[in-house]
Amino acid sequence: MTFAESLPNKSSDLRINVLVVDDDPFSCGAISQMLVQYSRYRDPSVIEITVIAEEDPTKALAILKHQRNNIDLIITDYNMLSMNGLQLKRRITEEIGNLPVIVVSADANKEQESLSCGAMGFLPKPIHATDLPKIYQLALTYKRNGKSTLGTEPNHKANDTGVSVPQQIKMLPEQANVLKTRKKYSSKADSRSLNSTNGSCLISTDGSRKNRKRKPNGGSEDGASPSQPSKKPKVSWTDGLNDLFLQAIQHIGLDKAVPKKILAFMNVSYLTRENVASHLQKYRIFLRKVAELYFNQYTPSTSWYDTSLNNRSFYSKPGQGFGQSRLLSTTREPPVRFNQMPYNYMNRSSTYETHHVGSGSNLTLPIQSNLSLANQPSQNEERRSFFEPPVMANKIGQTSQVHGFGQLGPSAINNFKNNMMSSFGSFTPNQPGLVHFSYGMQSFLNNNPEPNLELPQLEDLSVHSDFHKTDELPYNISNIQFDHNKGNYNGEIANTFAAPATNHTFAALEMNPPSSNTNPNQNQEHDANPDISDWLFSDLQDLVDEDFMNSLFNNDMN
DNA sequence: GCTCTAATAT
DNA sequence: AATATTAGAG
Repeated sequence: MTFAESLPNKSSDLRINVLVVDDDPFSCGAISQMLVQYSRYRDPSVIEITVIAEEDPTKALAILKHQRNNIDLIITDYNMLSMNGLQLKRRITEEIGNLPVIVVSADANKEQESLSCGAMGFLPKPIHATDLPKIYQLALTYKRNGKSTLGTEPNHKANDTGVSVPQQIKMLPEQANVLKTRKKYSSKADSRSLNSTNGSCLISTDGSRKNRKRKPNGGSEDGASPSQPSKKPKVSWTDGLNDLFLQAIQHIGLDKAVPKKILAFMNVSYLTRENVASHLQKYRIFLRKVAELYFNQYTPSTSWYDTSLNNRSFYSKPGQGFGQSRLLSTTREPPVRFNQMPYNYMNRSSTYETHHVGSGSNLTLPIQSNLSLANQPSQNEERRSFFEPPVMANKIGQTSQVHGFGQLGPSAINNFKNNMMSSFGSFTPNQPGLVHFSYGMQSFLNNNPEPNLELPQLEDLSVHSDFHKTDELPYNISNIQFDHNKGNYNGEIANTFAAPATNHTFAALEMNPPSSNTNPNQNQEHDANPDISDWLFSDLQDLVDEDFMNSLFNNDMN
């Protein structure tokens, strides 16, 4: 059976109605067509998009007045004669209520204005196909959360994260993404054990969590409570919910993503922090499995540096997407600490006003909240690593993983040697001759006797040119604009990974044909559901380089 | 008292 | 297996 058939009850949730407003008939039709076609190449039982094309903004308002509850998203052009898109947006807000509006314009400079006026998103013309999943996704997200929560200003409350979130609304259980119970898995002899344990072996820290008691689970209050079942339904992490979760992580940054922030970003009324925490735990386990798989895949080597690498725990070996960060203590005074790249260049996406969404999409959103720290972490600040359990911490040569620059794979070894190993030159006395810092850091340091994470000149970063030669780097930084006068960024970094070959985002699963498995190394038989098995963890072995990072965000965690 | 997270229960 | 809950620690 196909995936769609396995989710028969979802179709009603996956129906959105979009109103397209553009007084240019051609453009109006084009956008509408794209949306319609997008829904067609999906399985129609999973996705259904209805598009209303309206060239007259005034008439669009009239439509909205009558169809308010049926419209999930409005896409409006900016430049229109009778009223521009933002005026339309304002009138919608005043006369109808808060509905999600995406502003489209050929003038990319309208982006800031649009977002600051409360548009939910901005898209430069022409719209690209890669934007469509995100459009759909946004509409669905807001539909799920309830249109009345869409308030831009008034309904917001601030919590202690400084995050502005819409007021939660009540959702019916049917609306909520929950399951009552799960009898599916009732049986099976419990195959206990098989995992865990290793953590406790690695470090003593006795007593910590070893012999502790806990209350029996679930009993909750008032015992049987026969009158009030009042069982909290389990959250079902559907693909849509999971994708939102992944978006949050992508937005916040892997290393800074904690349940509370994720929850704030997701803004799903029925989710609790605990729900997110639980899911996050699962996600981290997934990441480790992926990492382990890859590290195990690329370990053969006898050269000195690889030997050195192999002597490390695999958690601290360089890996695609999670580069090494190391506190260096040299003879310099004060000690020079740096990572391969200044933090200013890393994780920029979470600090910008606008936010590029997803892979390959031009859709930008107003940053939902100040989720990121105002300041980049100080260089000697230990950052959270998903791959490195806390027990591996080592104060002498502290390693931590930084999202973005490490590599794996054959070419990665060379890259590591050429770029990163030199960073350790003054650090690894066994190795003569490696005294300069990579990535132009030496130059940077020379110009900044007291490096305090000032933004270095871009041309001083040799990595800049390396980027163009390096296919493996997960980030596309080609559109970094640097204002040399101000010493500051002028544009925004594209927090983009290469567009994935297949779109794994959101609930609308592609109906992948059962790919004939030609890989002789994979001997496991295909499982009964090829549509899903295409995404399974085992297939990650086939991923290469840049796909790796995508896999972290786009593949499921099974 | 709140948050995060590993461990453990369901 | 997937999610919830709890304990420990900060």
